[in-house]
Amino acid sequence: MLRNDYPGQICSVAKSLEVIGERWSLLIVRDVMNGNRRFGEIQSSLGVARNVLSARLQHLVEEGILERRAYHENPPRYEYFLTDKGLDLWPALIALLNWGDKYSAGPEGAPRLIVHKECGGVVSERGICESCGKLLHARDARQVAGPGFEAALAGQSSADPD
Amino acid sequence: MLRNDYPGQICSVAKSLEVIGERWSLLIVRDVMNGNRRFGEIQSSLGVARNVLSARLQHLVEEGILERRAYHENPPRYEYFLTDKGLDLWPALIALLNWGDKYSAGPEGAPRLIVHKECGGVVSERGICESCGKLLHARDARQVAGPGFEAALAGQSSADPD
DNA sequence: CTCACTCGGTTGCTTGATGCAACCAAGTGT
DNA sequence: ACACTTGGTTGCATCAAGCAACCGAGTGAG
Repeated sequence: MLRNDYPGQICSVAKSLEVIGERWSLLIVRDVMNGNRRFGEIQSSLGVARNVLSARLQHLVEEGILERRAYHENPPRYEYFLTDKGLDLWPALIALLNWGDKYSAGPEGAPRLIVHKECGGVVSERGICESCGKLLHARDARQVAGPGFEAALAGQSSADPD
Repeated sequence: MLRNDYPGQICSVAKSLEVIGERWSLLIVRDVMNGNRRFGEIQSSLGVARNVLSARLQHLVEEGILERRAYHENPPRYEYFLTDKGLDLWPALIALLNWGDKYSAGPEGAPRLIVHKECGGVVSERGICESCGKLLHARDARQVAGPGFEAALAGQSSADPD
């Protein structure tokens, strides 16, 4: 079997990528962070193939990043929640979000903003609140549509996000 | 052709992953950041297949993350350097490094440390120097072996990093 | 002056991962 | 009774990655 690991790498970046570096994994984590907890929600939000999503969810649960909880007994229906390990991926997501905003966003600005729940300030690079200056964590913030959202929507054909 | 993109995603995280989310891409960036600039150096350091490395380097150059410069004219020999766009991936690498350190490192500690060039302090989460408290960027820091380096080395079979 | 070696790739082949669509099982709604 | 929903699984086709061989232009050793 061809592994998704990076043998011979003595580096925590490589270790991280072995766990969440596969295609879709990080976007699934982001989706769950944004409140999409069910298989169908995640699937339609991401457009990922169902068998792949199934494999990724299972893998993320095994790795202790997600936790699967039944919200209905019979037939079994599940929701996926982030563990602390999963929530700790927030800084990495913020870093990628910032980089994408800086280099891939249109002139209108970022399609999505992260705001500090407590003070409403925009969360900037490194997950620091621009308004109150606090160093934030996953639970301190939430995502909202940004100034470039409409433009990004218009720029897509046959896209149906959310 | 099967793209490496995430169609329909109005999100800068997805945009970033379209650019640097492919297997090996981020590790190549990290390698160049650590001073491995030549094809052969990167190839032997990472153990990536040569055709894949070739494709990734070309892609990273096209995306403006790396810059290819000739260091010898005839026969042409090249080195790869990070552009500002590439250097701006540093916070994302730091975030992944920290996450890996926290959840994948052995009891001995992190295999690699990032230290602030100026004051020698260890760079912690979010790229902040533990010693002087400054918010750092790629050029302010360098990588050194950490306390868990030997243990991680011993834990690998036939690994030959660096 | 020739032969081996280096460097930075490219080419061909094989195998693994991904996408797509169909199917399934146990409810629920009409 | 029949379609629909949910959370998947299975089969098949295609794409990407790994491996090894090859290549072209120098360079160094004898």
